[in-house]
Amino acid sequence: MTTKATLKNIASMLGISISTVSRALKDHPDISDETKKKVRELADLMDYEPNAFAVYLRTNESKVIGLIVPEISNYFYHSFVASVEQEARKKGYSLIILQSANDAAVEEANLKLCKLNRVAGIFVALTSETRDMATFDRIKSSGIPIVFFDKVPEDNHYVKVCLADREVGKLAARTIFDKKKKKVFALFGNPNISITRKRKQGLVDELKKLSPFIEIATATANNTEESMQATFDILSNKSKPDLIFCMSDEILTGTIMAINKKGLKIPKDIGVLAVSNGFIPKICNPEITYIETSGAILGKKAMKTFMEVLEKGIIKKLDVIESKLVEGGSI
Amino acid sequence: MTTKATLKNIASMLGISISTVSRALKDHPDISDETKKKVRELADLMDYEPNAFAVYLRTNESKVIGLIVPEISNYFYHSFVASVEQEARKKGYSLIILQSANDAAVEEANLKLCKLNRVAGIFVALTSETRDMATFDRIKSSGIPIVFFDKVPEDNHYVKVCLADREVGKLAARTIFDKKKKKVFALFGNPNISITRKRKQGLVDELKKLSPFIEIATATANNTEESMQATFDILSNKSKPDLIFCMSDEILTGTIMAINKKGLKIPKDIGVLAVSNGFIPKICNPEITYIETSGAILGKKAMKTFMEVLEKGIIKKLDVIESKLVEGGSI
DNA sequence: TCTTATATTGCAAAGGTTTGCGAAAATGTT
DNA sequence: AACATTTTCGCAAACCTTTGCAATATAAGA
Repeated sequence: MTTKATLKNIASMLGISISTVSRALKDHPDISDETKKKVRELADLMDYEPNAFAVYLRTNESKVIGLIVPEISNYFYHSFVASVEQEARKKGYSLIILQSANDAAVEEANLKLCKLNRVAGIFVALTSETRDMATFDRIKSSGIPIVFFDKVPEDNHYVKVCLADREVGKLAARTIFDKKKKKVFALFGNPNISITRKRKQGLVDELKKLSPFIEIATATANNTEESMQATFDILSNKSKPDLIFCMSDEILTGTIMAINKKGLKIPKDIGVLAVSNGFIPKICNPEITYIETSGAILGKKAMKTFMEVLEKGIIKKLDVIESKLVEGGSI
Repeated sequence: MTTKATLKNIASMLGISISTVSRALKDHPDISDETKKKVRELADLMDYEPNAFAVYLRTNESKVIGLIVPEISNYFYHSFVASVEQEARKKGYSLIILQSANDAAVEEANLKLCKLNRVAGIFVALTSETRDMATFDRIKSSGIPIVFFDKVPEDNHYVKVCLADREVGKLAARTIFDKKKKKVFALFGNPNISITRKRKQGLVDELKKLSPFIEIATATANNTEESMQATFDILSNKSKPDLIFCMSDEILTGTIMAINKKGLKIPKDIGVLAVSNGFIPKICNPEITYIETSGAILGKKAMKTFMEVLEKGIIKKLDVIESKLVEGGSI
């Protein structure tokens, strides 16, 4: 095995000191051009790359961001992750992606892992089970900035970026009103998380405000399976709704499966309106009308917020992004 | 700010040496129970956690595995990642997930990042653009084990785990034969990657062997968009095929969009057979018949192989997993 | 030539942990 | 009581880099 490419080895091979090599490689003005050239040539030859751990240890700051998400298969989170990754790369950060599997214990383990790895910061979308924010608080007070996104805690002494969830609900309500639907079945995700509450509230309140004649029934489902079951059940009733509202891709997927299973046709037999990132709606026939929520935009905003927190140390902040209606043929 | 929880601080607070503290915390037999107790109590109180970078620096081995994948939104890769993550966690490893965006340059950057972070090993599914294996070779020879999965290089001096791709093609052929289809349009992904070649070869050869009367036309598409276009074009012909074979979820998605756009009905107007992980097929109506390829199983195998390489230093190995037909109503 | 300023380089400590080896203390043996 | 063992612990080096400060060399000014 050849000599390892370290500052020390380069220094001894060149007969100069370690510090000179270190500075030469960072183009420090103290070092002469001649020396720099020598050093750089040998470093290139030896394929030198600084030992990240030694750098971290010395400087006490890593260039890694932890990202904890219930699951990345989710199309929304995926686009969020992709976007954050891209932005992070630009700033010289890399991402360590962790999945909490919607399990508070795993989430906690992941947090520990982040702390252990001394990440520069953490992005978190909360589990629907998360009750105890103590670990988050401990980490935050240990100096690691945390940016919550999408599924955020209610407390507003946290840094949060999220969708305008109430507005999403309202937009759905207005769409339903415009399309003259009379009997709505609205299917939501886990009721414990704030986005569920907000979207529901936005939808229900706005609908009430728009017309007293629109019936609305709501239900919750924790996953695709439950969503499919709930939809199936409601479609088995004598009096079917004329529109099903799905608050997320996960829910939508189950609903579509159930509608297919029932052999019903969209939009003739039943209308569908979803909140989605667009992937699932676009592979359906007809395409599903949906309210677009862009993970990519949210990711960009999250990274920006993170950099602000890091640089200026902003303590509390809430960022919200808007969303718009994309018409398919499902209503 | 309180004193940092380091070995040094614990030692000085207890009036003992750093090495004693270190050993006490690892339950080293040299240390008396009494001392261990004292140390552990204070360590708990101070919320001590070893500085991972210092440990890495000293031991020169990290507990992080790099995982490079064209994109995680892909359902197959996602289930692979989820599976690897689970297995890795059991062994005390954590994952750093990187996306190459199917771009060889990004892939290379990600490799560098892995090397920089001195990962314990790397799992890679190749980009369809990857030609030059030099960087992989350099990393490998620098002592970091690499396990290729799914999209693997042809050379067999690499460690690889993959699906039985030729068998997948054969199974598709037998299915087509059994279902008495006569005119097949087979749509494949990027022709540069080995799985494309193998699946295609398996399908075409076996079909030829089974019957000389089955017509088959093939085409390639690099993404969902291209797949949709290709399908759309073929369906615009006077003489349509009676079955479309899609080699992956990505391809399938485009095909379904095109069929929907054309207003055709599955299976009446056109049959569909896919190779998939099951997610997309199951949300279609009727469900698509597919040959199942399990990312989860592959992930498990990959992790196992990785551990073997790590522990026993196996140099070359090829692992293959079987797949089976899942009947929907699309043929 | 001597002083002063400037350009280069080196010294050494620090960051937190692990670990081989030697030292001290406690215990056991005759 | 003298010696041999065993138990328990500390010293110090090593992992690799960064950086404040001191040191040397070179050039400029008087």
